[in-house]
Amino acid sequence: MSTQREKSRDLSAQIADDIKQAIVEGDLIVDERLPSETELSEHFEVSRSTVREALKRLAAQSLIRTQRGATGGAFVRRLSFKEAYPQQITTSTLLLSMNDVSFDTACEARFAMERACALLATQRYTEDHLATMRAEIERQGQAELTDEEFCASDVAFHRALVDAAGNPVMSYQLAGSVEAMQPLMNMITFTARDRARIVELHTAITDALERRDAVACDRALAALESYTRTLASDVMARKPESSNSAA
Amino acid sequence: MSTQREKSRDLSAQIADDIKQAIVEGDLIVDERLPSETELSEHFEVSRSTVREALKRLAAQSLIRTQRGATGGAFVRRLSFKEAYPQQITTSTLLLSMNDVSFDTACEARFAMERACALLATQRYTEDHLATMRAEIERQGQAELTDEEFCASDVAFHRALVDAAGNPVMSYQLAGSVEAMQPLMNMITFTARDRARIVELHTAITDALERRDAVACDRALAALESYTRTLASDVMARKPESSNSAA
DNA sequence: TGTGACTAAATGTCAGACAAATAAATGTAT
DNA sequence: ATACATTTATTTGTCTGACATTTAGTCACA
Repeated sequence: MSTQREKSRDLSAQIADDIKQAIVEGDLIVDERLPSETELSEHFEVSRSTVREALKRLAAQSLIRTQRGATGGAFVRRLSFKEAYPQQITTSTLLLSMNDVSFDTACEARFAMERACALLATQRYTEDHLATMRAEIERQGQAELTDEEFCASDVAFHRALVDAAGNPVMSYQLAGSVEAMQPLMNMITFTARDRARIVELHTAITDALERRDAVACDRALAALESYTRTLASDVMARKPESSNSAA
Repeated sequence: MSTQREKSRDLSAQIADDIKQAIVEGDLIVDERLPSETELSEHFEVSRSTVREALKRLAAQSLIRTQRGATGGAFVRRLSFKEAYPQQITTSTLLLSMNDVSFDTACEARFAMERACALLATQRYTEDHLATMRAEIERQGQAELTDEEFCASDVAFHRALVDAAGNPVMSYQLAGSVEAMQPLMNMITFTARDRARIVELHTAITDALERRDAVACDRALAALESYTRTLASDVMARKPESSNSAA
């Protein structure tokens, strides 16, 4: 690790970057224990507080975990997809809300990737995925569902579809897009007719998937995208005053 | 912000989460100044060090920026796509290297999404994108390029293709996939014949894009994916002893 | 063979001090 | 009155030292 320090940047940021680089480049391997805070402060020639701030930065990025006690310390953390999901979702949500990304743009990205997943899914799905999708469809048919519950079920349905592609990288990427759209989707009030149409399209998607008909599956997803956009634009039209980033 | 504190978690983590939630939910808006460290320490009834560790956690996630001086402090940061790229790339890289994701899986995800982009790009590209792609192709034809330079040009080519889709969300998502594969791609030694084939496929992609031929574009990308996988599997076959996560 | 007290090591938290940066207020000279 | 230098106040950055808390191991004792 370099000992050259730029002047104009926080020491804790520089130290964090040093350690981060060591992790990314494989000099520190998973579950390896870092030197103690005191040792690090001696090595970098800074105070323990500064080292601690650096370690907190790394912890915030899930690069390390810390344990107290005799054999404790900071350990390189295995970054799992599961742990990376929430961060991906938070980041996506903030990117959408802070950058005036239109609903259409977010929607387009999401469905473009989802259609790519569906293509793979037609070749690889298992009965589990299909069963989950059918179960969610049934749930979506229950009239007593609140809009939030309906949305949650919608997310579960699409998540199963994406997972059916059997590619964890794509599942991870899409988690951000799908869930980040939740706040926007929750602005929509689904009428009984809306729900019926969505259930209909979900069924078409699932049926096409089951008979491994990639073309029909793609077409159904395209129809769902188009319908979703219509619903959203209706909401925006009805509430022009609250035209925020979602408008 | 809640004042209820769980016992078993770092105070700095809890405070960071409190503030984070306030940002995500819009209670703190972009460029708004947070209370000073002293004020925060009084509000949360902890020491200034603890507050500082919490703030460093937020800074590591690009949620805030800090300024020194009289009118300084911590400010809510606008999370831009540009700033989110590096983090997305780091995370993707670590996810691949720490979770034994196969080259095939990463490759599949990347090309699946890239093909989705290409479909949009055929409708939306501008001359700029096309010019960049052509320039990179020409560069790739220069025999004196090192493998690293060739790879870098390859990334630039694909980035232009992805950007041509005109959807910042997709560009952001793909940045992770494309660049995270760089370390793996850099393991490949490109022979003159390999390069010629790649240039040929890049040209086919660009030509198809130019005449807005989505089908041909998709086919060329599929061919490139297949060729890339072949190259990679050859590398793995030649070096079975170093069969790490990329194997 | 447990079992409980003790020890050592590490992180977590706190208090207080000073350094450095920065903007605003103040003063001073032309 | 303006331009420039100085001072002042505020805030983050860093350091020091202390104590609390957690945890694994050790060792004596039953």
